[in-house]
Amino acid sequence: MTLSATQLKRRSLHEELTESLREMIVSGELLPGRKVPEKDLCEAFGVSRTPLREALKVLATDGLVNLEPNRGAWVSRITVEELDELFPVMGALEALAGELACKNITDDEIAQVSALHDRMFAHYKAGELEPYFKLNQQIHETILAGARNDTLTVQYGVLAARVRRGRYMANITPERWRQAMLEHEHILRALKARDGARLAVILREHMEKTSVTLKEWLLSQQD
Amino acid sequence: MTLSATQLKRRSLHEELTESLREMIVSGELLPGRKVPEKDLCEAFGVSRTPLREALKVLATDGLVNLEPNRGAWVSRITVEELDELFPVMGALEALAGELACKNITDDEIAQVSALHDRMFAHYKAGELEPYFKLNQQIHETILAGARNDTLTVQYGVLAARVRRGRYMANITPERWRQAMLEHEHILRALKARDGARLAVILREHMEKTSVTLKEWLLSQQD
DNA sequence: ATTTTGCATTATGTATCCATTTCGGATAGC
DNA sequence: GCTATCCGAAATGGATACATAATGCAAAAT
Repeated sequence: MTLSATQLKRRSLHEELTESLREMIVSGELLPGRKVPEKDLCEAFGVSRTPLREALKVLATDGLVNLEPNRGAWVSRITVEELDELFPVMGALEALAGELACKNITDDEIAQVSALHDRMFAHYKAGELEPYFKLNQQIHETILAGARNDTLTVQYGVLAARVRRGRYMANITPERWRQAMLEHEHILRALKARDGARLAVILREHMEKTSVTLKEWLLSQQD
Repeated sequence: MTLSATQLKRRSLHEELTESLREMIVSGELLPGRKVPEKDLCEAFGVSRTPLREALKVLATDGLVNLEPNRGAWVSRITVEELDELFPVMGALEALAGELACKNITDDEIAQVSALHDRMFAHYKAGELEPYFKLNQQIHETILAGARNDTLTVQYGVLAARVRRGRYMANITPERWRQAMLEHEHILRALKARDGARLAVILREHMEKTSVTLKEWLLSQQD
């Protein structure tokens, strides 16, 4: 007799905690520089310190929190120097993703990207920043997925999480926004043509320009 | 009064354990597929389970061990599929490293690479594989360091550790060895000329060819 | 003989406990 | 008034204890 059972994946507490905390940091619920005492988090989640500390160790290796011996954990601060390091790496990874995606993505997925692009354009036209950013992210994620390389997706995701800490993306000048939208037109065109080399170059330049915008804003905030 | 004290970095136990275990896995002391029961490791290191488990969680996020809920930890196995994912990413990262290094590396460091290269060539001539590989690795590390991007260095290191599990590098055909040596001549030449774009291309192709060799050997081992 | 079931053993997941270190305020000294 | 020092409280690092799930083997059933 053959049984078909839904594979119930029992996840351990530290995994759930890692995910929850990561989400809290990326979403900005826990701001960079903030101390995260174990006791408070234990009470908030209703767990003991052991699994929580395991989660903190993992987040520290991902660069989302800093651990100082005997002093505890902080949500790691973002600096201009760090962005200067992160963006070139993310640019290289996304360029690779574009290249691989042009080889491996399905026509259906390209159509999905195209649809996301159109919706994003509509929000650009309407000046709706929040949904624009959400669709922007989905486009990049779909291209990543189209590359069919989980290692690449994971590595990129780790770096992207560090950049996204505290909702830094939620700013843009009208002129930069217009330019970014134009770059996305080129991205879509290269993807549809499955021109990997070209898509790689465009994505890398796009990343570089995003970096400049973000750093300017970060500097303006520090005063 | 000004005191000059050697910054004694008190490292927590889990950090030391993480490093030791990582070294044991990369060096091949713990072979892929092997189960690593907590109890055995605790006795081997003379520590309790708490810091050990923290170390295992970190190694799991680095992809060196697999954790199965309620079943424990294994040194993760290397597969052809995984190599197919890892090498393109490492290639992209090393290409970036070459590009950045041509901008940021000092003349002195280039001279160091050149010296390492000459010594490596001597070992190639003498047919001494082990020291050849060691110097090879040092050359790549020096270029990485010359890129002046710690994030890049760390990310690359994590992936490199996964590839190096179990001393897979310790094999090569005479023809491939000759070819690899030739590629290193080109690497050195591009670096000395500080031709970043060219060095990037060479390093990426070099990585791709290394990948092919490694996969062939891995396949031959699986029978 | 092969498969299944039950139980004892073992290992892992989580909670709790103790030792050390850090933090903060009060007091003493200048 | 300001700084330095000394406690006491609180937090962290690590060890231990307990609960639960997995494993292995032997006995029972087919």
